[in-house]
Amino acid sequence: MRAPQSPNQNHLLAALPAAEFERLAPHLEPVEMRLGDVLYESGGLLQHVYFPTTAILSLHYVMENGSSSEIAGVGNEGMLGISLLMGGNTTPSRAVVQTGGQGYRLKSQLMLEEFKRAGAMQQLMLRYTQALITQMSQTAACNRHHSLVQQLCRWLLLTLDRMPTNELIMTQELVASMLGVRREGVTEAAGNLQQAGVISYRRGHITVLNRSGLESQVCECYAVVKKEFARLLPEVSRRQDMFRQSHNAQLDAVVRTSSRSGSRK
Amino acid sequence: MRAPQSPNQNHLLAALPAAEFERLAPHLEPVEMRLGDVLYESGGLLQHVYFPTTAILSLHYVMENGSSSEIAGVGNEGMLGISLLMGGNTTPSRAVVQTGGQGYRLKSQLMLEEFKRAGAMQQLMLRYTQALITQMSQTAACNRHHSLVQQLCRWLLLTLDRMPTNELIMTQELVASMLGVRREGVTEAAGNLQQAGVISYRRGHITVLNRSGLESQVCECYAVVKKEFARLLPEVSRRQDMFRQSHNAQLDAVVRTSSRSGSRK
DNA sequence: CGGGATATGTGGGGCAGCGCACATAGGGCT
DNA sequence: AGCCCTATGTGCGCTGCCCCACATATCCCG
Repeated sequence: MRAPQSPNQNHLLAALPAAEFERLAPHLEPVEMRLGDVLYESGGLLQHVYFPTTAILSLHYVMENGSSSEIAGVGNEGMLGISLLMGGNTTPSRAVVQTGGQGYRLKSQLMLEEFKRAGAMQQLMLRYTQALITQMSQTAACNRHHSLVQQLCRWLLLTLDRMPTNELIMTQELVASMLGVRREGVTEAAGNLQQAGVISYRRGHITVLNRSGLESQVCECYAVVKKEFARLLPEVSRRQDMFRQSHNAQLDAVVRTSSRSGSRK
Repeated sequence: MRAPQSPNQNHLLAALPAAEFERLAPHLEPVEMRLGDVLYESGGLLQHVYFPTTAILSLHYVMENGSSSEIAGVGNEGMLGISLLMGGNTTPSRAVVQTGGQGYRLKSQLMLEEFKRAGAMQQLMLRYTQALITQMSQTAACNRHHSLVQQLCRWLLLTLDRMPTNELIMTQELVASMLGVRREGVTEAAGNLQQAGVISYRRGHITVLNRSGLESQVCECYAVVKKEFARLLPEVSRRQDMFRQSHNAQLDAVVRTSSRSGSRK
């Protein structure tokens, strides 16, 4: 499972022109990130920026009363640490590892220097920032107007797009804290989806059986975020689609064989 | 009431070094913005960026089912059109005039050129972007976790900070569409605040009588947004504070005289 | 100075999600 | 193989906000 990784598994890095990429490559330091690791604490200094490859990160906002919500997610399509480039040396939000895996990191200083060259990297990062902003505003509106099930579907789809498998290692408790809802609410919503044959889960694992089932219940927010991302960062988006499709092909094969033995509980 | 305005009534412009400011000044075109005007339509091209002085603008997200929410507000402390600088030529959200008034606008092309000089303007704009992001994420979390009254207080305070008077020209219907809630909900929440002597209102006008009353009921989100803004843009924040204080002094005088005649309905 | 459009007040019924308090079951560990 | 920690299921009552329907008040305008 610990396949050798390469920086261009991060689609944002991969979208850089060769010159830029190679200038950076020697300084990209592979890191293993484990579920629950806190990469940035709210208000903390940003020592590195992170480019996930197989890991997925989550920007969280924790309120005074202890409840929290995910503000945005960062996977192989993005980078953690945008606020460094915006000129704050700290993030207002916390960044945690949502799905364990690998990635690369780069010293803040180097990233800043590269950004200030005002080349392709700057362009890319600004566009990525815009995409993040879209994701955040969509989340804000979605929190207000859409049901828990819809939001769960949105979250599952966004996560799935960043993963090589259809199985999330994730307790309902964790999902709840991402969405900023009660754990019991997730139990119920996930129960519905399982009944409908869309997902199946066991203690700490959630498997998506039927992607289109999610798509039929999700709110518009998923599509809006994806579409805006594709508009702003077409190269990155294309790479991610290819990544997903190649894996889906494999997974379909798996589903086809395993469904013979009746996967419906 | 139509006082002659000057570009440095916009605190973001005012925070520019003289050289930068003067390069831009000849191209700043004064504009009158009226309540309800739509400056950007979702997905539309950005022809200008806007620097409000007395007007207040609101970034809105409108969902498919017609319900909407405010994503962030822009007043004399900021600029409308950040997404231009981020490299999208369009905004995903709609921008409307929330409080009629004046401001300046600048052709997109000129703004982009200035931004690309990578001087003080770029610094300022990136920091402002970070402040906007904070505002948006806070809104997302606030939508999820805080009550309507708390959110109303937050919204009133943020708006008040951008205004020279304590009187908003604003129907409850409009406030509701900002907050993304029902009009009746606003009626009730505003009723509470009026009972408590914190605000008073009549048909289309809301007057804040007691700022600290709002502060005692508001959620943490207001303070977080203000504090982060002050950290990122101290000069701008200082100017805004001064602006508000000078007006508050005047307003206190008004309250003191008018309260003799018993302003409580 | 009187309509009439528009803003505000009020009430009832409903539902989604919360908080709490348990019961049950998985599965890693010794 | 058995134990125990932790994840999941379930059932309350409660609250905040929604949706709908209508009563009243305001003020703008002719």
